[in-house]
Formats: sequence, C-alpha cells, structure tokens
Amino acid sequence: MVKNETIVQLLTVFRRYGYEGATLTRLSEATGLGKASLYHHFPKGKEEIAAVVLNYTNDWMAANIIAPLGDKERQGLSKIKEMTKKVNELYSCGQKSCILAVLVLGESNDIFHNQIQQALKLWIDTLAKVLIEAGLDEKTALYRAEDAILQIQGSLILARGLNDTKPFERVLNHLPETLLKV
Amino acid sequence: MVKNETIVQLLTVFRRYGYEGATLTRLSEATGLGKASLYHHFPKGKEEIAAVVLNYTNDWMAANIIAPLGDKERQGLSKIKEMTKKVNELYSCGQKSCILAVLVLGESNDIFHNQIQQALKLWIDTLAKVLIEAGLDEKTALYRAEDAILQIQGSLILARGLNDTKPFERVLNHLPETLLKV
DNA sequence: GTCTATACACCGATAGAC
DNA sequence: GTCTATCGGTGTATAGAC
Repeated sequence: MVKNETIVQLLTVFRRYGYEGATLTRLSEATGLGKASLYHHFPKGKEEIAAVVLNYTNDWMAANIIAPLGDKERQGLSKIKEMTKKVNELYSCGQKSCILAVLVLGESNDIFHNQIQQALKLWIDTLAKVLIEAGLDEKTALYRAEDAILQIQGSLILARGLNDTKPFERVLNHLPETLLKV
Repeated sequence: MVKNETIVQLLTVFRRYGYEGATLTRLSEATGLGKASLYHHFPKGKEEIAAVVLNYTNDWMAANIIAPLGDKERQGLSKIKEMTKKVNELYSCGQKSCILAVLVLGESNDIFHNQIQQALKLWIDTLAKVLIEAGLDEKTALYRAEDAILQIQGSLILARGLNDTKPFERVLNHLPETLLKV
C-alpha cells in the first residue's frame, strides 16, 4: 500500500514544477522509489499520480476546511478564523503553491478541469452558506465568498512572484473581518 | 523580421498551455511557421521565444497601463478607470490567462523569475504612487495596490477554474471605487 | 514491492537544399 | 526566410529478475 508520506512528496513536486515539469525522474527522486515502483503503485502512470495527489488534497480540504465550515454549533467568525488557520497550514504560510491553480494553468487543465471546478465551487458555496447564516443576503454572501478564494489564490501568485509572503499573510489576517463586516 | 502578429500567436500558446506545454510543434502550428523557421527568428530556441513573448507583454503593459498611470495631468480616478479598461483588454475580458502567472507557476519560474518579479513590482509601485497622489498614506497605498494586482490575478485563476469570467468583471468594476475610498 | 534494463514516442534543436 | 529530414536527449511506460 502506498504511504501517505509518499503522496505528500509527490504533491510537493507537482506544486513546485507544475504537471508537465513533474517528470517521473523528479517524482522518483522525491519519493526514493524507482520509476517502475511508481508504476506498481500507480498503474496508469503520471496522470493517475496527479489524480491521486489531487484527490488527497481534496480530502484534506474536505476534512480540515469544508467540514469545520459546515459545523452548525459554531459561530461564523470562529469558523472563518479556523479556515484561515488551516489555509495557512495548507499553503505553508504562503510558501507553497495551490495545486488547483498549478493544474488549472497549463495543459493539465484539459484533464483535471472538472475536479478543479468542483473543488473551487464546493469551497466557495460552503463559505457562502456560513455568511448567509451570519445574516448576509445571498448575493453578497456569494460575492464575498468568491472574493475570499480569489484573494487567497492571487496572494499565492504574488507570494511566488515577489518572493514575499506578506500579502498572503495580510489577506488571511483581514479575511474574518472583511467577510463579516456589515 | 518577425511580425507582431507572430509574437501574439506565440504568446497565445504559452498562455493556454504553459511553458512546458508550449511545444515547438504547437508554436509551429499556431504561427504557420516550420520549426526550423522559428529557429531562424529565435536562434536560442524556445527559451528565447518565451523571453521575447514576455518582453512583448511587458512593453504592452508599459505603454498601455504603466505610462497612463504616471500621467501627471490626469486625476487618480480617471487613470485607474483607464487601467481597468486596459486590463480588461489584456486578458480578453477574463478569458485569457496572465503570462506572468503562467510562467511563475511551473519550473519556468527558475528561468524568468527576475523579469516576472520586476514586472509585478513596477505595476504595484506605479499604482501605489497614484494612490499616494490621491491622498492616501504610503502604507495604505502600497497595501491597496498589492490588493488590486492580487485580486486581478486571483480572478483570472477563478475565471479559468470555474469557466466564469464574472468574478473578473466584478473585480475590475469595483477597483476604482475600492482603491480610492477614504 | 523494488530494482535494472530497455522500448518507443516526442521534445528541442540542427543540417542543408531551395 | 522557408522547408524536409534528421539528430541526440529525455519523457513516459514496460519487461522481467529478484
């Protein structure tokens, strides 16, 4: 059975080099497994590796971001603060790219578009529901939820482009307030 | 001499497929030139093609976005509205990706990082100066300028991921107001 | 389940005719 | 300045021993 650690190592390569740049040689080096061993675990090859890595990320987000947002017992502010904390963890304080953004730019989008679209929609819709519960009207809630995801994605681009994670940190720090302000 | 139209065709391929996905076969098909003809115009090959395409974009932005923002005769609001208009044109109403974002994700970042960083910094700093002229303090101006670029980049990711350009349009429409509000 | 060795396609790049 | 033909290298993927 393939270890969780291995999947994380594979994920790291895709986030760093993109789908096309994540060659089997690099995936092999990162995991310490030979190419043939990778094919033993992922018989359909590189595309399957990327699919597994994408599903792993989606599962992590479902458990750590989506599920907490859906908790009916907690206050909106508390849940959003929890989300920013987990987002900070997911992207290593802005130092690592989003696998969704990496795969959506580049030709890998042709293969993974549906999964990526679903993941983004789920995140946005779940967050919008929290804002509706908090008293915002539907339209405002949806706009602000989209803005939140969009700002996270944009700040990750800037973090990589400017070698500066401060915009990412600022976005995360301001999110709870700006999402809920009347 | 290589035509401007050719450079635009090459640029389109990089924005659609990324650096690694922009194969010489695709670049050849998009331009109608054989591979050997591409090497006649760009002796150092694919890396030079990408560099030329990146410089072309930087020149276009300098003329159409940076220069108007630096115009001392115009009001801040007017210049920012002009910027959003040109940004809308640059990204075809949100339908085309940003070449800076495409190259910064993926391993092409190793080659083009300095140019990309400079281009982003120039855009942010020029916009920040407009906001300072308009009466904002330095720190607020810089933060808002970073926010603007970050929102544009994020909305382009969302546009591609969701097959929906509305977040991009909304960001552009709201920018003049949100940048200048007191 | 891991390895070495290798097949085969495609990539970037070049030679040389026109 | 464009083409056809082709090279060497690398990418994905497989065969088969251990």
